[in-house]
Amino acid sequence: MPQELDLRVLPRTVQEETVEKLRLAIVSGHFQPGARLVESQLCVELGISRPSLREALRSLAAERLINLVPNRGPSIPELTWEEVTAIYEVREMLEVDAVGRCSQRITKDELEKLENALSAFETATLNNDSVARITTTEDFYSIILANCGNPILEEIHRGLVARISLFRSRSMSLEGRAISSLAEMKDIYKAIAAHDEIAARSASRKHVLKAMAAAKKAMESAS
Amino acid sequence: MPQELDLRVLPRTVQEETVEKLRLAIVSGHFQPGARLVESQLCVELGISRPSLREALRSLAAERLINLVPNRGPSIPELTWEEVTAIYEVREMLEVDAVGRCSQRITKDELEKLENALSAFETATLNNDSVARITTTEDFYSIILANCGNPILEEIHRGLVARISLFRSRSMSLEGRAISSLAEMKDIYKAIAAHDEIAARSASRKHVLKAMAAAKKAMESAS
DNA sequence: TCAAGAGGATTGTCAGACATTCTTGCAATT
DNA sequence: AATTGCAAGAATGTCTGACAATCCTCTTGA
Repeated sequence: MPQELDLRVLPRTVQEETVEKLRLAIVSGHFQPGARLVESQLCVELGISRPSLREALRSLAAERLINLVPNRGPSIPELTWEEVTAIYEVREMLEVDAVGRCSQRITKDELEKLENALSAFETATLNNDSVARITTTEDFYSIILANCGNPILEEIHRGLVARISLFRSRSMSLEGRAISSLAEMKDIYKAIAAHDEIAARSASRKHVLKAMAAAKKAMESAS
Repeated sequence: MPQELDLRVLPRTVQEETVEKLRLAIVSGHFQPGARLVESQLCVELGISRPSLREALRSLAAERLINLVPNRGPSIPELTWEEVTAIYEVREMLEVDAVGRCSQRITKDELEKLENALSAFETATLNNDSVARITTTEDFYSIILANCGNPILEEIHRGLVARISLFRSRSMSLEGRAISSLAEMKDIYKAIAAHDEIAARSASRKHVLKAMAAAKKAMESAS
């Protein structure tokens, strides 16, 4: 059987676009934590009607990217350190497992992509390009998660990471964090390339724990 | 400071009620997998307007309890065995960890509740009460997850279990599955009561794996 | 100074409408 | 006979407009 090619041209609906735009705005920090989102205002800015906006808001609320309190409207969550810790703990569990699985099943092609993503992150780090640092990190992890062989794991991981994206970008701006992150990611890559599951899991765990520590530091210095 | 008492009477909005009603209908199997949900029809049945219904559907779609294909409307997902496997694998990871954590931090009070839930499940099993078997199992796990110390883990686990609820109830109806499930849950309870994390994790893993095997059996016999 | 109340702003919910898209059955063509 | 093309009907995507319920804020009065 030849490679199945999905030619379906999926229609882009207004809410889909809206959800994506808002999600991007949220995870990129365009809205401050605790900020109230006023429906009528957003409608104007996005150029859509209130029903469409409200549908989009429901989606985002289900993803926990916004809080939706009845009669008070949507707002950006203000995560406590306890919640952030809880998210990092689950992220650790999922990510370590994903890296381990990935090390056993990744193909040469995908491994090459992973190497490219790593190089791109290195470049971004050396150039001190804070935007590229985030996007390339995302790429690196996307490739790993896409090759872990479990789409559910991938989906949940993506959702969790989105919820703490602000802390991630803040902590990545910490002095020396990007450099040390790069070293950790190189370790992960090497272990995956060597198909060494034990080493891969170990490197991954170390990375997440350090990322959590950095996030804590960033959170404390911010408050 | 006295025990904080939250007297807030949280307003029940129409969508909240709708989401709950629909979610219950879905996980209880009131709609067949693959069934199309027609908006106008549901509006009449639920006695609500189309905008409200559509907002509720967005929430459910974000939870992956329904599929929402543009221009084709909402439908109940037809899970393949691959997807079910993927869900069970992640569930295993989360649940094993939750049981382990729970064994180290559960209080006497909560342990007693857990014992009661187990007894209730035993009664339901002996009485061959298929509805009670499901609800009491849910109770048993709710208590464990509520005491694992990580609300995110709890939340994600709940979401996953909801998605495979049909397979769970079907497999629970398999000859002998309830009895053997009861034995496994007793092992879990004993390990938790003894605060033996290793044993608790081991018993939990065994239980999930057996549940998955039973689900596979149920799925094959159904198709 | 503090409590009560009034007013405005915002959300929750509905009704109705229309364009677009999907489905389906029938006719026409090869 | 099988396939293509078309047309009618159904369902969804989206908007406008409206009104009641609720929340927030500021003023007023004690």
